[in-house]
Amino acid sequence: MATDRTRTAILNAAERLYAERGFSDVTLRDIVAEANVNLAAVNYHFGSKDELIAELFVTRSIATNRERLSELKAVEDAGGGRAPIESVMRALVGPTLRGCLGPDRQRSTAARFMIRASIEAVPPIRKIRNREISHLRRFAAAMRRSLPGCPDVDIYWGLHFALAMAHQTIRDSERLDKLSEGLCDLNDVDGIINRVVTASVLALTQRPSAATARAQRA
Amino acid sequence: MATDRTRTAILNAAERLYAERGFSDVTLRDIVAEANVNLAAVNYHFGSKDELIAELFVTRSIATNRERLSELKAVEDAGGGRAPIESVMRALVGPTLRGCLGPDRQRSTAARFMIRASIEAVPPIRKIRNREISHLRRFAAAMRRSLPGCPDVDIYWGLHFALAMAHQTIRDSERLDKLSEGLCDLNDVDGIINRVVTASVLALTQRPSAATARAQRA
DNA sequence: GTCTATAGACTGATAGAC
DNA sequence: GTCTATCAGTCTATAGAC
Repeated sequence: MATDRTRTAILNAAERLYAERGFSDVTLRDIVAEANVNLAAVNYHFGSKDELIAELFVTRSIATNRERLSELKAVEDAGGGRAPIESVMRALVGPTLRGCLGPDRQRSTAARFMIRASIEAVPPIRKIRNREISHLRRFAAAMRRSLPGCPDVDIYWGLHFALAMAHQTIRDSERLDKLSEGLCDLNDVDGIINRVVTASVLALTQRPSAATARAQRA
Repeated sequence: MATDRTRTAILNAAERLYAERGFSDVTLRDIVAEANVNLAAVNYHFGSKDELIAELFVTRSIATNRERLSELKAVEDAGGGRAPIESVMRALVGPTLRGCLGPDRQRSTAARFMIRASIEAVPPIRKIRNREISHLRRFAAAMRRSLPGCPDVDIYWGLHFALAMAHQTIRDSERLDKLSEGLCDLNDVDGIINRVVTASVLALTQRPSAATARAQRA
């Protein structure tokens, strides 16, 4: 029992610190100080710093993906196997955005950790991260079902841009807040999700080659 | 003369390594090995690792901003002080995207370094970076001139999303390449710029509140 | 200005007492 | 399982010969 408490304390402290300051700037000593445990406990429970990071990442990765897929399944089932594109994109970016910007503090840390992991591709994470490709492919497939006529290349770019907007909003919310002098409300999670979803869907559905040509000439 | 050569060799090697692997993962020893100079030369010429990073960032920051503003001025002058919104967005994301994904290797390193700097907000950079806000405000002002009726809050979100798409494309081009199995051509810089510009402009101009409400219900 | 050599302070990991 | 003590390795920065 006491062993589990130590293990959990380390995991929580590590996730919080990594999410805030990044992997290379947080030492094991920082973590054990935050967790109020002994330095040797980390290596006893996890073997090494890299294995601790990997365990955090795998756990959170599975949880986030499950949440996304469950939301996707719900909207596709409701539509007889084919959801509106808005709902698909919402299932993609909603869980992460709600987790990072919402009021729910515990999930916030988890999601921030995942964003950090996506930025600092530290070796233990890089290996595991390739699995995410197959996860995203399931969303690409759902998007294809929602937009049967849409070329694959546009599907992938749309997926990429949606994640880009969601992640950057979490990552750099401070700059947007300063730039807009508070005008952009970063506590209004639903509003942000709507903006990201709307922008992604527009880019996906209203991309006549004419618009591209026009932009190019300008 | 020989002193300048050493200085330049350090700057070039540092920028290349930082761009590739990030700040905290690159040591002064890595840099002097790459530059073929002595370890002590770094501290002689720059004082400290942080001052070396700061010098790189300031130099490149000024260059990138100048390039953006020069492109902005050109299109605004051509339109009598008011450019089409496509051209404004192009001036914002074009220089960075061309620099990072284009064939021009030297500028590529510079732009990649700036992306890295925007990710790893290391202390020496964090201080300087607040100046960027005022730079971006000039673009917000130009966007307002292009879209007189557009609410400020939408201007800021549009600016934010455009940078998000541009940066994420540079940062994570590898994943997009794998995900799309090469379908998304990351060497076609003009095509990418068009996609980013088109998506940003659509989000800015075709955001009737009806679309938001529709997406929310779905 | 450029070098060698090294100081001084960190890091992750471990041996061994309890 | 938890601790103290410490190892061996790394880092930045600097003193001093040339």
